[in-house]
Amino acid sequence: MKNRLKVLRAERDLTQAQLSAALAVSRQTVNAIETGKFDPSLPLAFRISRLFELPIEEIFQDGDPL
Amino acid sequence: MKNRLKVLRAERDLTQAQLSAALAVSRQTVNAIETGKFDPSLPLAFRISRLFELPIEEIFQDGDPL
DNA sequence: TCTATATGTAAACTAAGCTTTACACTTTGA
DNA sequence: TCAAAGTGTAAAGCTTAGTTTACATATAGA
Repeated sequence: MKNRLKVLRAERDLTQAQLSAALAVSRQTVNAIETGKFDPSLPLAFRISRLFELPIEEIFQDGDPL
Repeated sequence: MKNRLKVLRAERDLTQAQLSAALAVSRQTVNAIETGKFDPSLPLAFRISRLFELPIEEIFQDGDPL
């Protein structure tokens, strides 16, 4: 699953540390999501969506064939 | 996190077994999500969203204060 | 009545999300 | 030049998502 987190964060001029604080997760979690190590949980995806004021579908793109 | 899965499934007259097959998960997973035992992963939420042709936000409602 | 279908739940397990601590590397600025 | 800030990554551990197997219960239909 791809995501636009890094770009959205850059647009708002936030560091990973600032974003992680705003999302109440560790910096490593933000980094791991940005670098594609894993996908956020659904609750975290909602928090990201609210923070950036964008629907989940505009932040995360599912390349799932199913 | 609340969801409208049970209602959406009923509207389409699907059994938990049929829905789980369509989503490629076990019936227990569908049941657990419907009964609020846990939230789906983001990839699974996308599959549910596509199957019901509804945005994730219209299926899952986040009651997260954060 | 007896059988099949649908649902709920439980235990034991694996896999994924997320944490803390820690370290390496690069870039920026005093 | 050297310290601070930003980023990437790794290990170990905990929590949550999802699995298989299995059983209990309810309802519908022949």
